Amino acid sequence: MEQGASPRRKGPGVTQEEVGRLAGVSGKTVARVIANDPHVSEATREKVEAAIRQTGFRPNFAARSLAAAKSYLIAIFLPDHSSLYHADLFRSAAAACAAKGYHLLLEQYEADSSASALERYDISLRQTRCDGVILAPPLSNDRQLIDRLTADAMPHVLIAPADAEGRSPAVLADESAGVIALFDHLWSLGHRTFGLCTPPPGRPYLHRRNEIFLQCLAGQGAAASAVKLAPFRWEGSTMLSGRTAARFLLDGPDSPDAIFAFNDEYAHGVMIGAQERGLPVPDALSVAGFDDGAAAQFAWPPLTTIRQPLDLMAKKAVELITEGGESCLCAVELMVRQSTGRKAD
Amino acid sequence: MEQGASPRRKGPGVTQEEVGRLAGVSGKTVARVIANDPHVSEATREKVEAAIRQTGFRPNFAARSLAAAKSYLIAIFLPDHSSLYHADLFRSAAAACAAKGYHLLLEQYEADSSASALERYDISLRQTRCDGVILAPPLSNDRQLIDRLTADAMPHVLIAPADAEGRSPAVLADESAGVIALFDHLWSLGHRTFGLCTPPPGRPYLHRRNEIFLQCLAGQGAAASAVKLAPFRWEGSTMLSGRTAARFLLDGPDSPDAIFAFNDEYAHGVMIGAQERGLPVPDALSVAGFDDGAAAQFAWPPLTTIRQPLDLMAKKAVELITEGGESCLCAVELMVRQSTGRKAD
DNA sequence: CTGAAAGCGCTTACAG
DNA sequence: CTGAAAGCGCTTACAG
Repeated sequence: MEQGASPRRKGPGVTQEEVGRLAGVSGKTVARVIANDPHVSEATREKVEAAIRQTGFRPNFAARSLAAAKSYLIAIFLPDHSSLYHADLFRSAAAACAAKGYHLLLEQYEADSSASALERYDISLRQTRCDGVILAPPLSNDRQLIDRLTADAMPHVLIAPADAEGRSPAVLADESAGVIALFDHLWSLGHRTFGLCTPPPGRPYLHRRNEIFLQCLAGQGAAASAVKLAPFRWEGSTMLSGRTAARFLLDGPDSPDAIFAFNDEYAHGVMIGAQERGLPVPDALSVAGFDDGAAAQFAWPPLTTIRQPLDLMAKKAVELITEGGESCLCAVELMVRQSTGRKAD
Repeated sequence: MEQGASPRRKGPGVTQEEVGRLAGVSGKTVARVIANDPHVSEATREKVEAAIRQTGFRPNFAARSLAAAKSYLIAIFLPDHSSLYHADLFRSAAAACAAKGYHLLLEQYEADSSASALERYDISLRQTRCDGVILAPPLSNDRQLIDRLTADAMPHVLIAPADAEGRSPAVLADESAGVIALFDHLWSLGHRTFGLCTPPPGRPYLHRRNEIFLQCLAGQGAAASAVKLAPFRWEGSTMLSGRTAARFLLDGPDSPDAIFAFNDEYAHGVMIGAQERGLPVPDALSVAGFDDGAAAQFAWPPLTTIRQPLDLMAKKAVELITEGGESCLCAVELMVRQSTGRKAD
């Protein structure tokens, strides 16, 4: 016989107030228990916790967001071209979010359309008032989007931007160290002539990998003829483009001892191209990639590459948003597998 | 000189009320314009729209969720093992969500721990009161989790469950038709002996693919000796396990004409195993997979497989949650590529 | 250590 | 066609 019952439909959930009533305290005290506020007596805490267990109470996310002006939501953009690099990143970011009571929002955009991510932000993401946005490559180099987020006072973190000059906090992998380690590895195996691949346009962070490799080569006093560069030609997929690059590099008398591809998918294509030419990897040719993404696992033989600690980087990115802090640099690791070997005599 | 200004911090956003004031109407009218309510005069609508543009107003997500008891959030679980199958699904689901004004929430769980997804739901997802949950394989077969969602009155959709007997709405791919198409393709190429691979335990939907293949074979009146079955042995990755299966199948005098692997990653491993044995694909052996996932693109030669329309399926799943409706069956497509060929004489 | 009040910015009925 | 009132379930100050 409830009088004055609310005319509004009540959701299935229990409220703070109801839990409090059950425990003989106010709703506010329930909130304090949940927030782990130390200013609660042990006896009260136990009563409240029992009531929470009994009712299965979970605070209402929307109400909390509204009152606290905090969404507990972190967004990340997903390009429409599948990429295991991104899938790995999401997995780690989602885990890091969960550990901090946040949730990860996925926003899809068209990688081919330069305005798409910005548009998605304006139309869709902005109104969520999420607490931050994580930008993975290639978006972490999208000046327009970054400026927009900055103007909107929307916290954001850049994963592996090509240059960390900007004032946006960034999580970087020590790519230089990675390329150097890879070069040293190849050099120590006796290789003296190298093939490099031109990355797609608009990917400065990939170009940088090549530049560092060339600096290493120069550091050894190698002649310019020690390196052969394949032009970029898009064949419909990264792998097929790598295959074409390999054909270019392996044709002619100046075929190199080893090929360094700027990422794993490209390296995979390079290996296929080499094997089609009848060159077994690594016996006739060493091939190395970069990222240690899924392509490194799919490739055969297993690919020597540089492991980016994506799980750590995603975790760091989430932390930078939830707790603030400085940009940071994460160590990479050389993964020596079977695609590189000693130069045949 | 605002008197009685709110003591509470105001977010950076503009409110409905403020937009209304600018347009000379009430906040409620602004809401009506945004909801595309037809009961608004054209003149008012234009004034309001101008004010919205001018202020860059976006409704506050949390306030909307709280008032409407609707979160505009759809959740999907992500296993901690990277899988392009899932990455593809998310991409499509996120796009479908965006098209309907919803957002996609990613919840990571540990695929190896049977309780992990349930736990993630209880601890984290439940309080978001999202409007629905999408369960992809293998979770779409997790009876415990499904029962829990049902008990919680949490709307959910199963993607490709092994059996669609339950009362949960499901989006199915017509896998039987796919296996049949694949069998017919191999049979028409002249292959008469076949290798099959035992899927990992606890994946009834993968076992079913083999069963249907065997039924096709029986339908042709083939003898039991026409098929050789590799046992399941986990080698640390799907691909390596497939490679081991291939070795088993190709050793001995009863080596088959063609191998049907229950999914693409396995098929990729099978091709590697075959090529290592000196058997060129497809000249000496035809190999076919299932899913047309990323592994099909990484494989070499390009893999003949069955394409599951994941984009359509994800879209359907989102629709079932936002608009309700019946379970549905999506057509699959045979993708003939270079891993299958006519039986050598 | 605990509670009553006010408010977050919307939506849902209900009036006019 | 448009508006004023009440309420969604929390949190934030402020009292006690």
